[in-house]
Amino acid sequence: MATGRNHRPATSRSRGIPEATVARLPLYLRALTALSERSVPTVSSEELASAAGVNSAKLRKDFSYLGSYGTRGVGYDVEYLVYQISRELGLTQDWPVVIVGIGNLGAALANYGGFASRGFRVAALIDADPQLAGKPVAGIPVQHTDELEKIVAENGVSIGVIATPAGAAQQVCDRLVAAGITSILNFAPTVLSVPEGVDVRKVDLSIELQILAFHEQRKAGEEPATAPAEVDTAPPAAPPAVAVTKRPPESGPDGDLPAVMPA
Amino acid sequence: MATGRNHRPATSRSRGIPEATVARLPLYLRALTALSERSVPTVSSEELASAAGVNSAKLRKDFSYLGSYGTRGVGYDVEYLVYQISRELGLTQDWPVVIVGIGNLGAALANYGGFASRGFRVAALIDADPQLAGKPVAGIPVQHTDELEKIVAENGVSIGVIATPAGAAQQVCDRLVAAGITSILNFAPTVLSVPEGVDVRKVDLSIELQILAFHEQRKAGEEPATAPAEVDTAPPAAPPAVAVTKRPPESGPDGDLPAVMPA
DNA sequence: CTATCTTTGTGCACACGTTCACAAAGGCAT
DNA sequence: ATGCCTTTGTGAACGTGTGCACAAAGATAG
Repeated sequence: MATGRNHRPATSRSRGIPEATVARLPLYLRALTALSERSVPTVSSEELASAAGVNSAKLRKDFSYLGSYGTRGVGYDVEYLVYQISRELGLTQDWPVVIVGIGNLGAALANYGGFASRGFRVAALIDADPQLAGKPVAGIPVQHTDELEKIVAENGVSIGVIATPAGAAQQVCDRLVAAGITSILNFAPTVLSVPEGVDVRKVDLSIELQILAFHEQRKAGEEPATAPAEVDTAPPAAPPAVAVTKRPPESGPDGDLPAVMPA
Repeated sequence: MATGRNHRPATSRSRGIPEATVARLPLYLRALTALSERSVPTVSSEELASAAGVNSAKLRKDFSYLGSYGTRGVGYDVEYLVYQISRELGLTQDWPVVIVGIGNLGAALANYGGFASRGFRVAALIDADPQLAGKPVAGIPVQHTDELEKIVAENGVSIGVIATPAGAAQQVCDRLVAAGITSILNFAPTVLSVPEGVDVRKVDLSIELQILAFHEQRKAGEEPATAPAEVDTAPPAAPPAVAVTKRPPESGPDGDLPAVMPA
């Protein structure tokens, strides 16, 4: 989902683990961790697949990209597989992360318990509001944007989380990249453009809802009953007629803010 | 990303708009809305594609599934296209939404400005904590879980957002489905299983970070320099040896909580 | 040691998604 | 009117992802 340059072949060429597989590894890892906590020694592909909500053939194929870690007739050793997947995902390393934009969402993210659990550590919270500077959120004092470059450099941060309003996101992104960050998780409803070599993944509430609405509408359309109240909007005249409907200029496309903040 | 039954062909059969295209429509819509607000009358596929961060050929093919709304030699009429995409996504209707689990994240979502902007309306906030009942969050009083079925029925809600801890998610999901909800946006780090006909999409911070970490690790591995401090973990003995490392039982796999809440 | 049974690992076929590249369509100037 | 120039819409080739179905591998019992 890197949005900047989309010229990278979807598969990672280094050891050729398909992108779709990489995206499922965290899912397997979560299911395996749960089994591990219940001291279950081994699982079959069938059981694990069902716990992860995928097809067992897919799971076996996914694991085959990592190597042959199963035992035929028995299944997979839970602990061993947890270790192998963790290693493949790079979770045996320590990943310091900075969160930029400490509004409603940023604060919620900072408080997220599952962060520390797996290699990730909130190294710093950054916000442009001087009023916030010094105030602790989730036990970590918020620092001012001026310090961004210093913080990234001193802590060797390579992953940044953007939870700012859409208007500020690209600017923050540019500074993060300039400071040396090469992976970004973007919660702001904007397309970020980044130089080659920087990965961007986005999380967008509004997009997810719209996709659900599409399918919901289809369902309602198929069964004659239970159609939500149709709000009648006059369609703008056919394409040739250049519409002239003006609106108040300046103000971000969507809510402008990420899934957060008192509008 | 519906996790329950994964037997539905990825494309929507009704009028055959590919799933991948549906997922991009909101992106186009956002870019078009921005243009509309600047009173730009028309755009070429090239311009719009660049604004949406995609390839122009892909964009044209995407639009071709909706019909022929462009004018050769000129481009697309912005207002007209906004209307067509909105209609296709079902955004000309009113979609009441309930949010279940008003912790840090739930509150952040409730405060999200972009909600109302596009057909979506927060119909109710629901939480299991009796202490919260009645207290307003984002101007809407929180209601107790007991009221769930009534709220869904009376407001004709068909979309539910789950922002509870992982442990409660499946249970909440079941109740939502039983109450008549057919689309769910899940923020809890769990696989939800739902009956056929119910769509589930998930948003998972921890998974996104792990995917970033994977790529980050690869980058670091390619260039000899700048490798993060390797935390040395002894790999559990080879698969045959059944590991016996026990851990404190009972306690969700990941942070157990969705990307939220003071752990 | 052999037979049987379970479960992995994967070859193969098919479906989906992306991109190229170009003909057809329309606007615009002369 | 005619011809040029721009930009769409799409056929076709390619790459990625999914799922079936089965042979090979190993465990286990007799």
